[in-house]
Amino acid sequence: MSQEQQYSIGELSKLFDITARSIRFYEEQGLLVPERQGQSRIYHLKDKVRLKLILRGKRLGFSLAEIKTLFDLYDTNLNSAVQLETMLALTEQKRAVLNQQLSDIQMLMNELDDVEARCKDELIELQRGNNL
Amino acid sequence: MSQEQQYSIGELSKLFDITARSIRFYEEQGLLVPERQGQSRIYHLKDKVRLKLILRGKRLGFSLAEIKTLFDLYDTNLNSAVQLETMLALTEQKRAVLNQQLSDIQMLMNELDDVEARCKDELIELQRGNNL
DNA sequence: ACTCAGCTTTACGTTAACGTAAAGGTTAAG
DNA sequence: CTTAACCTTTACGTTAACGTAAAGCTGAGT
Repeated sequence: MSQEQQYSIGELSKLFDITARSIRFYEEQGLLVPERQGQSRIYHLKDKVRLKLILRGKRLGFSLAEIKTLFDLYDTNLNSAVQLETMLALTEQKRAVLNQQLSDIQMLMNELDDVEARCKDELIELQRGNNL
Repeated sequence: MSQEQQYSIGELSKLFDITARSIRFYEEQGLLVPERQGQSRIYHLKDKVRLKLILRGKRLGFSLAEIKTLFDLYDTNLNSAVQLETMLALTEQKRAVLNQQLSDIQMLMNELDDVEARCKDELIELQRGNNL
């Protein structure tokens, strides 16, 4: 019943539109630990999810090292108060970065609005000129 | 009256908490064109604004090359329809990236919420355990 | 038996964005 | 006059995140 979905490295690379080299590199860096069948790597759902998280992190400018520490913390059995506090501190820190990015994005969006408005105005101007 | 605020490279680097090397590098890449007084660089308000934009772009994962093309387009007298269309296409493209980031941030924020909640729960559990 | 597609490891190459000396000019303070 | 705190250019070094061969294994199809 629980047909566990499997993927080869080629399938995964097509799915996420990245190279197999990248996937292997992420593994080298300890971000992925796929199963092996013979010499070939086999990726399960959890690996796919991890990969998605990696790419999302990258799009937000996190380094692979940062992503790894997050994964490591997440994987750790958070049994000591110290670990828990560490985790909370880290999430707070990331949250700050994300909030900064939100603000940055707002600013840039506004500027894009301005630029676009000006462009459209000038296009109309040009249009007018052509019609005289 | 219009006391134009001026900055040395050292002042700017302290202001933005970056090294002078970085600022010179941005100039090498054509992102800044400060005035000179003798051999020293002098930065005016417009340079400061540009630098702020550069750093904002960087925080959002833009490469210096990308930032430069945006600057170049912005500086260009957008007089031909072609240039205007190009600009509009570029802003649309950047807007797409920013929207993707917004979505990414939302997702990550939610996960951070989850992680935090779990951490706090477990901390309470630990607390309980200690009191038995 | 052969080929071909897809997988493997090993290893050197590449690009962006600076870091880090080295060697020297300039100006204000003592 | 010299020391100190700046600034300058030139140039080689570094790190992250892959790219790109090279050389070989492996299973399916003909």
